[in-house]
Amino acid sequence: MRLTTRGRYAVTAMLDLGLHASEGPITLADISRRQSISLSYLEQLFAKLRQAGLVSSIRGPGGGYRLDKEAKDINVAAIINAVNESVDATSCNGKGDCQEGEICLTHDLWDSLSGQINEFLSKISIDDLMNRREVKVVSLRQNELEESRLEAGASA
Amino acid sequence: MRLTTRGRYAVTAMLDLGLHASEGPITLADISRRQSISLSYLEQLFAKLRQAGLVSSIRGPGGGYRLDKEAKDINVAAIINAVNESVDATSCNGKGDCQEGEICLTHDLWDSLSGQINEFLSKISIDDLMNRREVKVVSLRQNELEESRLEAGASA
DNA sequence: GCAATAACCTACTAAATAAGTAGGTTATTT
DNA sequence: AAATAACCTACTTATTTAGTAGGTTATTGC
Repeated sequence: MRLTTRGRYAVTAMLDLGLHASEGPITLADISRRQSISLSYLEQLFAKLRQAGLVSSIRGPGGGYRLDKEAKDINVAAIINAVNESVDATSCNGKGDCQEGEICLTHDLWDSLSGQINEFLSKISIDDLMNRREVKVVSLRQNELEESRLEAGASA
Repeated sequence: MRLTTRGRYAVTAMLDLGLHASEGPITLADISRRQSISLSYLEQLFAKLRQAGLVSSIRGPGGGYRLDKEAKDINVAAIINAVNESVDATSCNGKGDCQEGEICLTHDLWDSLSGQINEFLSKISIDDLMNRREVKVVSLRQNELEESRLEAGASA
């Protein structure tokens, strides 16, 4: 079962894109700073997000990334699937050959759990997250911290 | 997020115990054969299951393990917790210090996902699993295979 | 045209953790 | 006493994730 930092980073970065959509294309350097994610790692994740059609990119100065669909049409499950392969709790990737080519005793349990998780995550869109109170609070904190850091950097 | 072979093995082994409860104490060697899990690995898992009070053991010839509670009072979440630590999708183990000591943008999302998974798994007992049709079918297959193997071994 | 920017790409390294192995000791039964 | 099976500890291997390094290519503004 894969549900790890990779998927979490991807969702966080996509949410950051959504929250700053009004500022035009967002660079990965911005996201890296605000979300404390390594730039190089973000690049790898965004290669997959772009392949999946979730973001579009603009190269050169003033360039960056933006969501390629409306925030309400991008759900968390799709993001995780894009960077992870799948949210699957079975050991056989749903194939049913978990015990020496045959189905194992608990296959159906893990299969239904996978379905459960996917259903839960696919009902949550980036837009939903953007409108959550706790997300707004954290985002505000991040923006203020970033501004103060930029000022400190400019004066130095 | 930990939901891997370890937890799957543990649930499978516990279910095997439940299915063969009428035969008296079940040895790990039996479970190892029927479920294709390494004996030594099972021993490690059962040390934790015993600590968690989910199974009791009897040493010596004729000994083995049995469920320490009624099958309907043992749920899947408890088994996974016993061997894994926890089913937690946050990066901070629910502490909320995910980004440089502060809460990260998506903490609440992962926290609610963890709750969702735990709720789902805690509602499923070993007894529930024992009564599922697909489990019965697989168990029957495993028993028949084991018998034929034992006969082959005895005649050799 | 040139410099700066930022996406894009590939390969490698390090760290973590899971999975499995090995080699024992101790308790209990026959 | 021998066999059985739990119990225990340490080690090894494999896998995967996370992170790093070092580039190339496209676009913009001067």
